Amino acid sequence: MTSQSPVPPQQLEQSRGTRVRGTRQAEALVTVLGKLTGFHSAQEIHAELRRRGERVGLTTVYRHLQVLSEDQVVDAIRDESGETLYRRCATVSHHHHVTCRSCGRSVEVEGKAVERWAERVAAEAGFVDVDHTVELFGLCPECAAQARE
Amino acid sequence: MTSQSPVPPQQLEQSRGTRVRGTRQAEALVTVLGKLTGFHSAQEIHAELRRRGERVGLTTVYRHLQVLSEDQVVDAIRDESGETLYRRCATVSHHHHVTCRSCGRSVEVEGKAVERWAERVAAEAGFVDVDHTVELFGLCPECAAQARE
DNA sequence: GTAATTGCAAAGGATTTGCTCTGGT
DNA sequence: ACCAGAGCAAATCCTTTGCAATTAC
Repeated sequence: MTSQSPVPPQQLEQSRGTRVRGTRQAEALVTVLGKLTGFHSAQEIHAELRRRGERVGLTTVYRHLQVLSEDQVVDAIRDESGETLYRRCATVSHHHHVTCRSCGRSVEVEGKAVERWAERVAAEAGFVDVDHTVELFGLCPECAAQARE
Repeated sequence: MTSQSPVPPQQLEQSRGTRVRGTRQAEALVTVLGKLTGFHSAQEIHAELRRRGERVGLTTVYRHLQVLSEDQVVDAIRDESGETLYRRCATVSHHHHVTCRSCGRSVEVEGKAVERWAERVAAEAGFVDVDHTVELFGLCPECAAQARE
């Protein structure tokens, strides 16, 4: 496949001090991330790469995802079984997701209210340098309809 | 120390259909949980039991914590490294915590605002049967002070 | 006596690390 | 030639399971 990634590469690579040297593997990973929707585990992403004929090691996938998530290029959340799931970050600002318990589809949601809440209650408890984890899980419209049948 | 647990045992055991046969190990675990504050990993709890001279297997600790958390007798959260931390549930209603990144101490915080927020944004996305995970991590007053020295 | 509970040892599963090989510049 | 990046294999770490020995009732 010779087409360009639908997402301009620079948009994903231009963090400061680009840590990744443009290698075939890095590019393949970024491309796949750009095409996938929703959250996927490192192993799934690795499988997807191989499916596409890209020869990339699992270790490499892990290492890149780690860096990308530190650089805020991808979001990382943990599912209920403790696996880490990654997804290309659509927006730059901080946000959260509702993930479908049944099909895994996920949607970003506005989170200004939580940010403020987190700041406030943490401050009330005297805590500083606060960070938060917020994940919503539910049934998406489709799956809810199916379940109703 | 031979004193009674400061927390009346019935308060912890009276769920419906007590699933646990009164064994020495189960009682020791419940007692320790009653004395500990904040969240602790199964391994820490196990270590604490041994420190007190109680001979309880790690497997048993894991098995009990699993059941207790299903029965909502303890809260279970996952820290940033993926380990599961447990704590005796202080209140019955839904609530959240700020946990100190450094010393592990944790404080319950009021969460009505998030509950409402979660409901709202999930509904906007068309999701139903929504559940949420919210954890705050920061530095508690003491640890913050130490860090400042 | 009998079924539930223990706990050791081993298995599992995700992620990380050691270290050598490879490819880009 | 040099160095970052790749990747295999082995190591970690938490947690769960298999199964025989033990214990509560």
